[in-house]
Amino acid sequence: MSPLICIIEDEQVIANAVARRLRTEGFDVEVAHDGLAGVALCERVRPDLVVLDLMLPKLDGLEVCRRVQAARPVPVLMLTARDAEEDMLVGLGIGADDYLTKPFSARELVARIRVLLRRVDLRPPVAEGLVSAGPVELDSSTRKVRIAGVEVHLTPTEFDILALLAERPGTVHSRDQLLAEVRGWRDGSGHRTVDSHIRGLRAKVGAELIRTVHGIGYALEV
Amino acid sequence: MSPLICIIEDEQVIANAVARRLRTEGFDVEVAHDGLAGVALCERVRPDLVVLDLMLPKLDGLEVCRRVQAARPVPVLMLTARDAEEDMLVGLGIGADDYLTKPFSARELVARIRVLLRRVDLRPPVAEGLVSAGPVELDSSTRKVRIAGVEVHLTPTEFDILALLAERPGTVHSRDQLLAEVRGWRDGSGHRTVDSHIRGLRAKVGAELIRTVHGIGYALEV
DNA sequence: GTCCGACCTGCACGGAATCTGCACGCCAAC
DNA sequence: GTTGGCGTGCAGATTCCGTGCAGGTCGGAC
Repeated sequence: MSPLICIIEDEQVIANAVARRLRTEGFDVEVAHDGLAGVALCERVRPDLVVLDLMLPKLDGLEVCRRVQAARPVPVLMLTARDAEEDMLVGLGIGADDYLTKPFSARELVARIRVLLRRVDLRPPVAEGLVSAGPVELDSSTRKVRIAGVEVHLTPTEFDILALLAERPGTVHSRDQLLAEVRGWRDGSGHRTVDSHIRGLRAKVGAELIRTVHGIGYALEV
Repeated sequence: MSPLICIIEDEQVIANAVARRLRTEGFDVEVAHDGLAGVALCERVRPDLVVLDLMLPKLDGLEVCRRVQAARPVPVLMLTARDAEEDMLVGLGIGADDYLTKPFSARELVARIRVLLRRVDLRPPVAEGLVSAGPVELDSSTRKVRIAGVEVHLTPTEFDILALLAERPGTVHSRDQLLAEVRGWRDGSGHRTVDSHIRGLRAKVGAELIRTVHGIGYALEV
């Protein structure tokens, strides 16, 4: 059984991006969009770890942290704005186990979650995170990719993008989506940048594998 | 039969981390999360050694120490906050045999436990903790390593890192993960330090055995 | 007490890998 | 044909990594 992670985050874009990313890594995920709902959710589903935004409607993140921890000890990873160092310290004082400042990278988030779970002796899923779609096989625990059986070296971003596409082969992903999920945080800039990474991917995995959908985005061809 | 160790510690994160580490060293481990439960547990299972947090809900660590010792003499290793020197002295006065201040390193904890057990003539477990992955064979009870059959001398930290990597060959471990495991507790900084140890490892076990995953961390190559 | 060696830590620097995004020409849709 | 979108060459910026090196700690020898 995979570890269950609760995400308490009001910004839908981030919440969804993080949730999807964690699911592709093999975790079970539940999401709440405000503080009260978050506390209730945690009581109900008893997560193995909580990802908690500090700025929340209805109930402040710090208070949520207190309540969640009071019910039952559980590792908490806090998300804070870049310059809310003060809050962060308070958070660590009342039971958060780690924190990330926005904008954070999805990669780093996953890495830290794995560390926290390891500390509490919950093995992060191992056989999970294996994705295959057509000739593409990729393993997020070793971060290795094979195309038609041949191992290919990808840069970190390329790997993340391909993993995203492979998760739902054929489905179109917009540049916004790709940016948000790979970097964990949208920042408006750089649609052209996605193109560049796609270019790299095509050069390595074969151009025919990645389909351009004019005006929309990209999809993995199946 | 392996020695049985009871951990009485309310912070789940620490308790599980310690439990896990001790189990990999071959000990049997039981855990209680508050003072009363701890005393009850010790009466029931009769551990060979107790690891006891000083700050505990329901019953103070010092009182737990008294009661456990009253029932039956057993070595007690106390965990204290960095600056609770006063309590520590009291603890040693009433029967604790050793203490560690948080944050402590996992390695030091194990070492002290072995010393205490030896004192009461309980042999630490011998044949546990054998790991092999590819050409790497390592034995955490003797802390010896052989690469392709040739014994290699590693420093303590190098050994711990290699053991961690070998536990899941191929899987990428972040620097945070390696630090957290080896040093027993979080410490934010010092990523360069991991590189230094990896450097040492590569020099001793062969550079090709340890794969760098750019932007992520390291993995044992298989 | 003092010295010495093994080890840990982490800075600094150069170099490598990667990311980013502009410019410009081409293509698809209408 | 026009227009907005797309592919690609290219290069600067950025991040990341390996290594030399030095200070610090600890324990043992003398």
